[in-house]
Amino acid sequence: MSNRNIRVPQQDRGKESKNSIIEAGLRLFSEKGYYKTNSKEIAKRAGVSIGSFYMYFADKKALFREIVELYNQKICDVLNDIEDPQNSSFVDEKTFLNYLITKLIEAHAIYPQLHQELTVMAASDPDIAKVYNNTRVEAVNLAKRFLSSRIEKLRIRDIDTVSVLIQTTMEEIVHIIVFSDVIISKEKLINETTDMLYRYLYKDKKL
Amino acid sequence: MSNRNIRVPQQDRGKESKNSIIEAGLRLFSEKGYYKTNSKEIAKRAGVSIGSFYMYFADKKALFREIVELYNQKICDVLNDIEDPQNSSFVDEKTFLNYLITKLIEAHAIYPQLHQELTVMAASDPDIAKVYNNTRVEAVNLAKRFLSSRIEKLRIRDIDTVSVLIQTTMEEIVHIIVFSDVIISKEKLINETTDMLYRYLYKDKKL
DNA sequence: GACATTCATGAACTATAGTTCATGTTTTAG
DNA sequence: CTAAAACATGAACTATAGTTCATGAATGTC
Repeated sequence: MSNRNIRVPQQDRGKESKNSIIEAGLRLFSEKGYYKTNSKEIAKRAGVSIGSFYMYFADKKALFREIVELYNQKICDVLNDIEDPQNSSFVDEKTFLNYLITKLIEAHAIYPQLHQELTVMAASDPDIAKVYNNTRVEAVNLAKRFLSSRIEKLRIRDIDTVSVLIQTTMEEIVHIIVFSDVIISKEKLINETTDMLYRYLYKDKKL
Repeated sequence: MSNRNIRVPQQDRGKESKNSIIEAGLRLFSEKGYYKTNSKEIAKRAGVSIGSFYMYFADKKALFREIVELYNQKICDVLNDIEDPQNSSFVDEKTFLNYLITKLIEAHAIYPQLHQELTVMAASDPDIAKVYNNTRVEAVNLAKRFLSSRIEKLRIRDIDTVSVLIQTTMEEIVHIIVFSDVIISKEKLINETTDMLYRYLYKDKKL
């Protein structure tokens, strides 16, 4: 274990150094994955010395954790920006469902390669798992709120199970869109997913 | 690059050594992931020397590739074992769909942690990506055959998109069941998924 | 039983990721 | 202007993963 003092940057140049390390780490972890990226390379890409790296971060994992926390925050911001036009009869439910799916996908599509990396690291590191779980719980809760508030229009009853099911479906749709070499149009996939969920969730079958 | 001759075991003891290395690799890669597992540890767990490891495998990656190919074969076996009772009116379509989903999940649930690891490695290694893709294409094709053969009973038309959608949904359902710390019953999830897909895919809405 | 082949071993070597720290520079405060 | 604090640097050190190979034992063949 290290005895160094990890510094919180006070001056502008310090903040800039730390930020560029975070930026470089984000890029490299996304491009090549955590284990294929080494600290010297991150420092180089950031345009700072390896010494500066270890001035602001205890070790490589600390950088990853910090990046993942920032990422988590961004996702939560996107989720919180979603407005529910419930009872505003201007927008029909299916249109809103399509909007909701698009937003959830958008949220998961922030640095999608990092998200992939996060999934992996979470499997082997409890600290990372915690951060990862926060993100997912946030999205599941959004789904839960959405479902609860229109329960009388829905045919499904087990909100807990269904929330997990649809959040997971979203997450994986992003995965296909980003990673699949199967050429499939994003719009088609979103539309099919909307269609699937609408028929599954809602009582009336407006087509 | 190495100049050694990689040996194919001729005698029983050689075969046993190689098998136990594969077995140990499978366990360790699944438990701790590829990068956190080192060759000496694999040899130790297998009960052989590090020398034997490098007698049968060019390097660590070669072992991983061989394991993944075996895994791929097992999945394909499960998929090929699925019988389609099409036109045997003894079984209704929804019951069969439930059976199909269970089987697909079963197929993806062989060494699920390895499957996770495979996903990751595929992202950074073209060789591994190829093997991974084989497995997915096999499953998508199964879905495609299933859909094509009962197209007149279905409301969906874009078979290519839908095949990918349902294969992916299956893959991710396994992921939830295996990795989620959200406590959700496997049966519930399978039933909800069946319900969702049935309503999405089929014309008639037998409830 | 003798010779060849296969197999097993682990100390030792190579390569490299991760990390530290002594030294020097820039900024801030008084 | 000067001292203190913050910051920057990269050669050098540590730790360890990955790999090789000289040596010897087990097995097969004649």
